[in-house]
Amino acid sequence: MAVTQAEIAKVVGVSQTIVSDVIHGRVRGRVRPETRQRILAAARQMGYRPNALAQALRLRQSRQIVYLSVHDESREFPILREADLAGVAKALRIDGYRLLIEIANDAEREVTVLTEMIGSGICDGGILRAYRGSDQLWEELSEIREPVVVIGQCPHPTLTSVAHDVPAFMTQAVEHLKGLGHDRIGLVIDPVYDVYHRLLLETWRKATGEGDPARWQVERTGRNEVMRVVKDWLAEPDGPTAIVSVNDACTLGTAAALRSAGRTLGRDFDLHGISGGDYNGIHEPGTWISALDMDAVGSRAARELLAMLDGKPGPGPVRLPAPLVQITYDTLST
Amino acid sequence: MAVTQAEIAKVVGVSQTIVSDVIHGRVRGRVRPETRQRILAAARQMGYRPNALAQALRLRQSRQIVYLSVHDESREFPILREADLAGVAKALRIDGYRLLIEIANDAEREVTVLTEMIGSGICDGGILRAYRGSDQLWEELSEIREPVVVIGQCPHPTLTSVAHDVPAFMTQAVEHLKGLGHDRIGLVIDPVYDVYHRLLLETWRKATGEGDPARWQVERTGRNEVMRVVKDWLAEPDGPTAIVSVNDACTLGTAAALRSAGRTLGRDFDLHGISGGDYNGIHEPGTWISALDMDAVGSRAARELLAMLDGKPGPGPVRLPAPLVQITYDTLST
DNA sequence: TTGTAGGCGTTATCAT
DNA sequence: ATGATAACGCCTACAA
Repeated sequence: MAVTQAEIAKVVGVSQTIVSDVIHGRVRGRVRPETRQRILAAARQMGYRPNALAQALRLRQSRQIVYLSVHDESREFPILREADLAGVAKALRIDGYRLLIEIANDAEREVTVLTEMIGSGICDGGILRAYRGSDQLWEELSEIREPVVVIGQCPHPTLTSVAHDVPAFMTQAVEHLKGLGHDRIGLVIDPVYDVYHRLLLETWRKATGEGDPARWQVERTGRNEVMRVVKDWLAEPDGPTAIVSVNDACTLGTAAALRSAGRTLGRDFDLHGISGGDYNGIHEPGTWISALDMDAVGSRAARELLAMLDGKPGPGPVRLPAPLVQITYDTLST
Repeated sequence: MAVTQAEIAKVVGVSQTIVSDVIHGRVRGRVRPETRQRILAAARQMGYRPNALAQALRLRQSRQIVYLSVHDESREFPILREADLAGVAKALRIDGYRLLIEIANDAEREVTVLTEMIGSGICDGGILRAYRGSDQLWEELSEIREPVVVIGQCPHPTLTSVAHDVPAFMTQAVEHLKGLGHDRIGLVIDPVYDVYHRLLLETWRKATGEGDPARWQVERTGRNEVMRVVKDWLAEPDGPTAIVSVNDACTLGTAAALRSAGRTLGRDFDLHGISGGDYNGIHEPGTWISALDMDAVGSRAARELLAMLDGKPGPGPVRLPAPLVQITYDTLST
């Protein structure tokens, strides 16, 4: 049975109000030092723990935040595998907020779930992990006027969202490859679970320029499918001399094709991957990487949400940079 | 302002008790059908949402479960990246429980955090993600007598824990390789974040037998480090003809070494990886895999915990099988 | 068939 | 310097 303020009050021989005051360091008049000591001693000794539910009920705030993701049955999304979740968790902890996880069946349900959870007092606000989204979703979301931050490429101007700056890092990648002397730059892109899909495609097209043949653009899933396609490209007389690849599986497939075609990174080919994961641990030395810091995305989203709960207006879309790094023999990570 | 039962009662002209009864379908006597309709209509129309906090306070159960993980600052653990979390989330949802995420600074704090959370009414029980653990931790945990399930290799007999059956799948892997004609079977193991480390090592030693030289055992982190070591092994006249590798980065490194040494999977070499992730998407066709179903681990842990909350005794250690599969050109996944 | 009252553990507003 | 008391929204005896 949990210890309550009332029980402490009875033991110490004082009113329950004072117990509440002392324990939470409230000042109204000065509590006699001796009383305060007796109360604190009793509380500690009896193992008092404030009841968070009672506090929440009384104060009308739960100090809980929900992280809302979607599990779309029709496709095999990797659910809850993003490092942004860890970033969110760490950022919330600093302010003493708790983190709830919720999974909606489809994107349409997300708004409903969010409002229901806030409406029933379970949480004070939400972070919505949008793998994809429609203008209608953004519109609905902005209309509920609840504290919410979107993680993902949300174009809505008044909705607060956090994501990486796709145009910036894709342009940087292509320009960098051009600077290395390449002018036939391919794109390998995974259509299935890539949040950034359309934006990546558009920016690659623009950055490589009108003159580049769009035949070096392919949508494939998984290492082996990618390998086959890239192998064919490399067999062409005027095939690409550099490739941008949007996730780790695609990057691995491209690397495999290069090896089997006898190409060498940094000599007659350059490979640029985009990775939010463990890129140092798995890729070929010499590979260039646009490093997505998902942890930073998560913690930024959490911090913006907390600010909104404090009454500050949301900043709208926030876009983070993705630095360009190169895999070397010496950079190791888990 | 949220709608309450009392407000509905006032509008309908009935007592708040009846509203509560009707809304939750309780039966005590029969409510006049007309009253019931008026109440339900009003509730719907006014947008009533039961206040979960008030319910929890009254019923003394929060219907929340905490998933407790550790973020050890001294090492770079990949935090919250396991698919078991998704399994937990999905299983809890079926029973209407909510999922809280909490990260402790170190393993010692975990027990404290758990008891504090349960003590303050925030959650009814916990799932503890043990990347590693000491006998002392298990002992403490079993003594608090709270509903808790461990995910990980917890040897404590009365504590309920869920994990894969390491001895079973490692033995299976080695026996399978032997069946393919190998008798010089190496082990590549990552010391840093591998939950199963010691057990994997022991079982590999036992399964390969006394006669096998223990020099073909190495602890390395990351693809490139692994590649160097395995390359050296392959250069030896009597090097291994098969390797078991405990995570994806190690498997990729081994595969790279094989290619650079001109070895071919299934002809003069066999590679057996252990993977809880996206193995189909990233590995070389021909690679054998012990497939860890982390989703199953998570949902099993959640189901056991829910059963314990129902008053059933915990089953103690639960160990799940990890089937042997082979990567082919045709198995694709995201 | 329905209503009243008490209490879950807090915090906040009075009063003394 | 400290105590009563009234909410917060809900559930459950018990009473009518």
